[in-house]
Amino acid sequence: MAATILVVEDEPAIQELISYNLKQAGHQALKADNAEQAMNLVQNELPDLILLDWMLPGMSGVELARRLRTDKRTRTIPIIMLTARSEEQDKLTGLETGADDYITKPFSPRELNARVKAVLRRRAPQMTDDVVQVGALKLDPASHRITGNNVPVELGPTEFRLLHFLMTHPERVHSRTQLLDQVWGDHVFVEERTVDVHIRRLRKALEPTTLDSLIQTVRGTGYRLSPN
Amino acid sequence: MAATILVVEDEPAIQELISYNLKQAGHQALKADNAEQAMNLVQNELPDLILLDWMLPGMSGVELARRLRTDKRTRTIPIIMLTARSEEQDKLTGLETGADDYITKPFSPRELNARVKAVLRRRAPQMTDDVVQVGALKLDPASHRITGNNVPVELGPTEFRLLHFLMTHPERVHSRTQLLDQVWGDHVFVEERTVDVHIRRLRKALEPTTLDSLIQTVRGTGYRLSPN
DNA sequence: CCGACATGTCATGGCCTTGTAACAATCGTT
DNA sequence: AACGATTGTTACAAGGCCATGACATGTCGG
Repeated sequence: MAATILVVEDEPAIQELISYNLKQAGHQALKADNAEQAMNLVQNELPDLILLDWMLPGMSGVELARRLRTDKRTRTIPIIMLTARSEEQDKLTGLETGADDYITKPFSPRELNARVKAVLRRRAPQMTDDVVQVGALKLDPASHRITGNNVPVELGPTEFRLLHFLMTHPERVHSRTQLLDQVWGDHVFVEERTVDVHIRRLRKALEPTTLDSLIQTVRGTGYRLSPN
Repeated sequence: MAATILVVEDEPAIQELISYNLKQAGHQALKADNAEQAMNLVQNELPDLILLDWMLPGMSGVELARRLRTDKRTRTIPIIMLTARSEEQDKLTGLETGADDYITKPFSPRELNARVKAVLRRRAPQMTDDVVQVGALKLDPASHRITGNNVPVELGPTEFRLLHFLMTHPERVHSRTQLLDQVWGDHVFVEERTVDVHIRRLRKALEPTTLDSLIQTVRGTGYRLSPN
């Protein structure tokens, strides 16, 4: 993992507890104790995940979540709601605002970490630091190392992200637009053909391992990574 | 999934929220915030599905739906109604105008995607990325792979779409005109006999699997795909 | 301030796909 | 059996899509 996580919680003790646990798990923790402060932090830091208390002084967590969902820049950020209540009705409302998951207080550090990891995996598998393996290709996000048939592979940043995305979504054709959205970011304006070039660079870097054949062109559609 | 979906909704926030979710699900989203704009877009783009707000400034969603149903070109387009009310009476009226489904606000992204997929599955199965199987022939839209009797089959883009359409509408004769509309697109001008040639190419590509016999000619009418 | 690296864009050339025409084969009807 | 209508099959030219190398610009560390 290497996710930046924003914790929005007005109770200092719980705030500390959560932040400490996140850091222990290898994340970077940002703190806010009200919605306004959270909004500013979100705009500046663009965290990878937000842990959001249901009850906040001033603007509630639900309202904050709703606002985050209306802004293009923040719309994609996964949200996990924290709540003391356990009523089914609240869970429904929380999910309706677009929350990705829900934790009821009190919760254990174990549960917190599990849910954080699960949400990151679901929303952005390429964000986690799980080692990915496809065929004889192995990619370790934590150490930022790639080996093919046990031979080390050197990649530039973009090719690394591209390969990471492809490896976390194998056996699936991705259009150039999808790749630009997922690997470059959906706010960037780049020519579609640029994808071709980076695919080319990626293949070239993989050639010494003979694993460049894993990256397949699907004419008229896009690219696919497959162990065959 | 690769459906073009028109979202008719006057509230910008909800508009954005819905569009974003559709894009995440792999669709292309068109936007309109009133009925007139929607009518124009529908005529030009012929979307595969329309999400229609019940309450609109000017012409209401119900009225728009009624008009779309009177025009031959737009009559077959599936419509999902969005409404804040939850009264049974409204649901009835909505369905009477020909809406295919109904979503009551507030709704979760999950519910939205589920209903969209359900309607597409019913009305335009070739738009979904569900794996299709007919006899010993299997087609997977996500990975863009085809196997017949477990033997991989290579197809060009047009033959792929043609086979996908036939497999999602088996046991049914399709005229050349219908195939041109569904596979090529209804604005394209192509000779009808071109269909024959592509059917031929499709059969040839299937020959190694002996599954070319699934594609049957119905003299004077068109072609049919059948497991017999 | 310089150099190495990274990145996006363009131009070129080749292969693949596609629509059409032409001709052969087949079917249904008389 | 013969004829016209319909469909099968092949060849081909045009166009589109993709791979590739070169190049200009940007970025970061020394």
